[in-house]
Amino acid sequence: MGLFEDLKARGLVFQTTNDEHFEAWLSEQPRTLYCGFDPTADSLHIGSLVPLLTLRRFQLAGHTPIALVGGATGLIGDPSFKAQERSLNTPDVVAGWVERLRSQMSQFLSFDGDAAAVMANNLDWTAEVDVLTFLRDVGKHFSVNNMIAKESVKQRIEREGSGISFTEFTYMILQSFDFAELNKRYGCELQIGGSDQWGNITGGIDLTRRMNGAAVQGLTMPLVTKADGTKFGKTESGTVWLDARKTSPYAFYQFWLGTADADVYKFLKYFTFLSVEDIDAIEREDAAREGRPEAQRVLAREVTRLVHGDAGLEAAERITDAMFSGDATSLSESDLAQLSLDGLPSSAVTRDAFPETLTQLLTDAGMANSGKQVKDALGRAAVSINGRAISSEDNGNPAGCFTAETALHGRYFITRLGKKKVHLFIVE
RNA sequence: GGAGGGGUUCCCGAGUGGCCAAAGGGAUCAGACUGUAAAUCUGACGCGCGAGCUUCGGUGGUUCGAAUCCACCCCCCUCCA
Repeated sequence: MGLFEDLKARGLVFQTTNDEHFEAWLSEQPRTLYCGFDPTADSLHIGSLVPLLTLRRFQLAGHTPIALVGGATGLIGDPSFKAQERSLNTPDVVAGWVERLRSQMSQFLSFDGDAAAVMANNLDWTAEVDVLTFLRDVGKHFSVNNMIAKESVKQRIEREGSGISFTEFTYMILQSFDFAELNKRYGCELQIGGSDQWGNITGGIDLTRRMNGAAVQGLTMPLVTKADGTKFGKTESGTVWLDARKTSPYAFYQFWLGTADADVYKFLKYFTFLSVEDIDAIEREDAAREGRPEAQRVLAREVTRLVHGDAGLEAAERITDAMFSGDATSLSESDLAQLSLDGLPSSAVTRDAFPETLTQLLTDAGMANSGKQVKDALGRAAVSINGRAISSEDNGNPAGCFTAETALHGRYFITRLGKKKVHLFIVE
């Protein structure tokens, strides 16, 4: 199966330029393509995974990917489909984020061989351009009439109660300039991105034609949506990051494991390199079987391995197996120590330094956002320590809940709040 | 610079002197049912175990009492210049 055919089968093609001829154009010869990622935080999150993995798919098919980090565009802020103007981050902060993204992005691409990937930073070619040159050489190619008409800024232009600064409005020009520049420097002929990037991509195509006389192409991928309409990539504790320091491999694994049936096969196609046939086979088997599908586990395994490697996956699975199958209280001492190392949320507490209440203790440990939530859980018998149910009456007596007699191996306490939240207290 | 509209709890959005920690919806968390799914139902949802404490852009003021009234300031939007 050809690359484009595969992308389509995965549902990864939202729109392309040059509709009928795009596929032929792509298969004609190896192309150089790019996708940009702006540093808006110190890590990428799973939303960036689709374009990142798509770059990889192109590379596997023999095309040369350029991973662009937006050291310049990150200083401006992309207004595309954003309801509000965003506040600017300081240059040194953005520069720090650029470095973090760089290393994250590089793990998904190969920098050897015929189609060796390239890392680029658009600050390299925008930093020294002076305003007048930029306005004369680049700005002149843009029609404000056209820019205003773009769907991506429509709500900022038309919607009552919002507006757009000139700074953000200029973003499209900067990104367009990137495409023209990458075309010049690396012969880049294709830009890919999320469907929200269509306006910016077509802007770049037009600019490249005008500045370089080159015909370049664009392809967008659909935004990841969930069947229930809620936002993809968020959990109670916030964004799901690719950085293991921000989202542990265990939490990451759990996120994918919790995927709804209605989404899981789609996500397998988006986020894994399993073939479409294999994914369809999994779907058929799941449908034929009673009860719980396998797809979520496959998805969690595959994506966790992609992002956190075999070691990360193993750690995540060790915790998952220990906590969600069998009797966690029968774990050995070394198992428990390992789980803590693996990233099971845990904290050390000194016996004489217990807070006054359990609500306080569990909130401090990050098991809940407020004491109210703990209180609610206590009232519903949803809290347990080493398998023993804890009730509201125990709230004022944390020490009584963490006694030497009830400890595992003298100091371990597996504390659960609800079905999914587990925290290991190590009491000395 | 002028005229008008607006800034409410995570989000949307009611509320125009006490009955307001503030309607309703969404998101989120917990319970039941399940499969660590969805849908549904139930509860919670500013903080605090509690007494209570702190909120409605900011600062002052009027009042027994303010998210609601007044003054000034900050920010946003629309139109005009």
